[in-house]
Amino acid sequence: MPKPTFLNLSEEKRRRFVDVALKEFAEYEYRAASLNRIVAGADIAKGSIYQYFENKKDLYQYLVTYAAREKFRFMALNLRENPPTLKAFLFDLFTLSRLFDFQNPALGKLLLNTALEVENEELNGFLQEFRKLTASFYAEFAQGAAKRRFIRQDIDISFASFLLESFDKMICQYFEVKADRLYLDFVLDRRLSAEEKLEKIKSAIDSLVMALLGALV
Amino acid sequence: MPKPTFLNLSEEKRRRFVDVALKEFAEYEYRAASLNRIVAGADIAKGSIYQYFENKKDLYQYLVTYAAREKFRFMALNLRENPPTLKAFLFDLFTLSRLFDFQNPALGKLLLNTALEVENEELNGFLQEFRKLTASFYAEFAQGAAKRRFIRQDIDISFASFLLESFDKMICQYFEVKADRLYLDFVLDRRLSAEEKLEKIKSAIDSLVMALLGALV
Amino acid sequence: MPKPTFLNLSEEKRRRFVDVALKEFAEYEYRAASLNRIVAGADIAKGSIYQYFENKKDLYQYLVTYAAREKFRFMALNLRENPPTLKAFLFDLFTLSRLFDFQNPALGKLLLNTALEVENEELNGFLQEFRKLTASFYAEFAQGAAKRRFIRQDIDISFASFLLESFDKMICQYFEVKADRLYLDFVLDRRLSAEEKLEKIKSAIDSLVMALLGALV
Amino acid sequence: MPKPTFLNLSEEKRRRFVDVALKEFAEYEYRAASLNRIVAGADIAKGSIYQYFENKKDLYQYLVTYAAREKFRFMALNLRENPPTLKAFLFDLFTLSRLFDFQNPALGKLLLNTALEVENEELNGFLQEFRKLTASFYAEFAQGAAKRRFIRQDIDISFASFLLESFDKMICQYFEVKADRLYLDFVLDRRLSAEEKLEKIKSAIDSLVMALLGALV
DNA sequence: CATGAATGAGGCTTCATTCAT
DNA sequence: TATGAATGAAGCCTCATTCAT
Repeated sequence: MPKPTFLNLSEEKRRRFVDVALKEFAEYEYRAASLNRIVAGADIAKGSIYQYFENKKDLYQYLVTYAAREKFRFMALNLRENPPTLKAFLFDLFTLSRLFDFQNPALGKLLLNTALEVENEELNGFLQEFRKLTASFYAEFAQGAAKRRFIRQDIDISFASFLLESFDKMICQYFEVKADRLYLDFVLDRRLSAEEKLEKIKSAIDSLVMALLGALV
Repeated sequence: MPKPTFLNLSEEKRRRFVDVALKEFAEYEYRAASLNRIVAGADIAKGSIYQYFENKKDLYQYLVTYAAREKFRFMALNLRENPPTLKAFLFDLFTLSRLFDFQNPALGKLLLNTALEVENEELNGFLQEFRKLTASFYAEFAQGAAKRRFIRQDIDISFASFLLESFDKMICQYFEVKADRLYLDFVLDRRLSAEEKLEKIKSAIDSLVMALLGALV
Repeated sequence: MPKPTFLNLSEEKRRRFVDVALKEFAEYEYRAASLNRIVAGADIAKGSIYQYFENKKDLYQYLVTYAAREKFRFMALNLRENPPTLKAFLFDLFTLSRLFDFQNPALGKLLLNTALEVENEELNGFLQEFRKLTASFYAEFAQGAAKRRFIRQDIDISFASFLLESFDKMICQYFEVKADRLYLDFVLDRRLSAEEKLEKIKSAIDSLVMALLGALV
Repeated sequence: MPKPTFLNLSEEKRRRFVDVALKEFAEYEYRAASLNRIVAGADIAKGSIYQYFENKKDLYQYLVTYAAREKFRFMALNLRENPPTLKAFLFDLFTLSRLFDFQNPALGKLLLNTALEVENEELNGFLQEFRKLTASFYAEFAQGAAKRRFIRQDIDISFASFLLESFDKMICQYFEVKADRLYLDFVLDRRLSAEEKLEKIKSAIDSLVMALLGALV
């Protein structure tokens, strides 16, 4: 967790630091991310980073947790309260997930990186915690769908929630296969607006929504 | 690709080197894997590695490709020629995939690591290539199922193959969620035989086979 | 020497600061002791330390001098005025020295650390001063013994005082050898009361008192 | 322990490295000694040090053990086989110890530093080992004196050996008190030959030999 | 007088790769 | 073809001290 020093920072300075750090961890996996590059990019002294956070891992945890919260706040906020059908619900869910990525590429990519992070001694513990956190978010969505009797009764919530999370990621991967292009390059593509990107990824969402429907009902 | 020097190596020396290198890249992701540790473990000269391979990436590519080929050779070899149903076919497929992991932990883990590897400048190109390679293997399996009319006609092969691959990975993840235990620790658990491990992971396979059936038929 | 700011501090704040600082310099040698840890532990501002003292060395000098004065005040206060024999006198002296350590572990350990500190550019000057200070204390004890004609006439006071000081330290070392245990761990051992500790170290005191008697009479 | 790489080094290069490293650890205590200064002084690459030794501690252990062995080899070699009296024996012993310091200032100082090193987590274990090693050397000397019946029967060997070691160090300290000068500056004083130094320290040796005689017979 | 953020030098260590033998 | 010493950049982190508020 951030030290008080970090929280006392001026809004502007804190924002600049967080932006730079997010981009670093979005571009590189944990081990490859460099604190040196961050301090250089944020134009602060090398020692300062340790005034803000305990160490590299601490900074990483903060950023990842922040990103996860932001993403799920965004999704929860924008989901329709009463989707007419499961299909509509899933479509909305996955679309919002992509929209968040398009609007916040660094946050989105960081979350994807973290999901891919291989267990290792240094991060261990945190990754498990992170996975439980994201699972709990998807569980909420699954809960909502279950309440509306959208989901077959014999499927338990934890499995449904697991499927939601998995299919969310699969959309990006399927897009990569079909477009023969890295999802993350696509996310960062400045020539396309968020809406245009949604348009292009729509068919991948459709395919996986259909598949998931088959699995859930 | 290995240099001729590598191919001229005595069977025994080459095997030892490959074993040690596989274990290193299985234990650590690409960046964290250390050539220093490999040469120490394989008891060869530091320079030798560069007699055998161009550089770290070259060695990595060789090992990963080797592992992928081994795994799919094993699966193709052991799959029933004429499975009675799609369900049986899927169950066999996923079971063999797990069995390979249990019998060849280093190869299995290396492949999982590679699948999780984040795109980066150094590896770029290869990871895409790798993904196409594995996709092509799964495409073969999908092809087989399609020929037997196991799959709905409106689903195209590339999508089916994508689902096969995704669900194969999801089994490991779902196991982690349910057993609250890392799949890879489970794979390496010496107290259990391969058969006992299959027994324990069977229900995760079942769940995902059922879900995939819903998506495919 | 402390700045006026330090002396104007509230009793409670000064005490807390001194306690924490003593523990730090007792646990780590001068170089390894960290002002960062002290301010964190004493819960004061980083800058405050420089309002109280000139710098790290200044703080160290204050603490060490304080500790030395405390120890010798304690010993002088508790020594019998008219010991019957040299043997009794030495035994009392060394016993009190240990008792002080047991009752004030931080002060005792700090003094031991300081005695072991290697001359170096930064501390130079002070260490010599410190050694003269402690020597002067032991000289007083030696003086007392000489007055009572406890010591052979041909032995000069400065040599006797040097022997007193050396043997005082030797007791700790000899205890370490015999008990195969660090004196300082022993001092901090919470399972033993001060009296029990005295009991355990008594034989080391005895041995060295006997040896010193041989040297002095 | 040194890595093979170190042992394979050319005599000249190894000597230069050891010389520089010895001087560094002789001038500074363990923590204050700087590998950076060593590599700069020995004019080698920063990484090279880790080709030779595991880490800083490993290097330190090697140097200290080397120094201890050298010193005691020197003393054992030059001690008279049949000293006429205990007094002569002690005088020889302590004189040789000083002579070694004068002829090998870096080694001598390193040993003194190590004897003063405060227990700390990083070195712990080694310091105890070191103390047992030096104790075993002095025990041999004590043994020799006991065999000749130089020592009172009721004094056990381990105590006698402890006294030998302690008095050996005390000579340096007593010299400091009397000459009001650091022993180590004295050792390094280029204006005096080893013989002249022996002459100047003789009276300190005499005083302590006399005191020790009183304690031992 | 107190605060606490900023500083940047310096600490030890690991790394992939090169190249002379 | 094998060897293994050399390289030096880069890694993370800690430190005592300063200074604007």
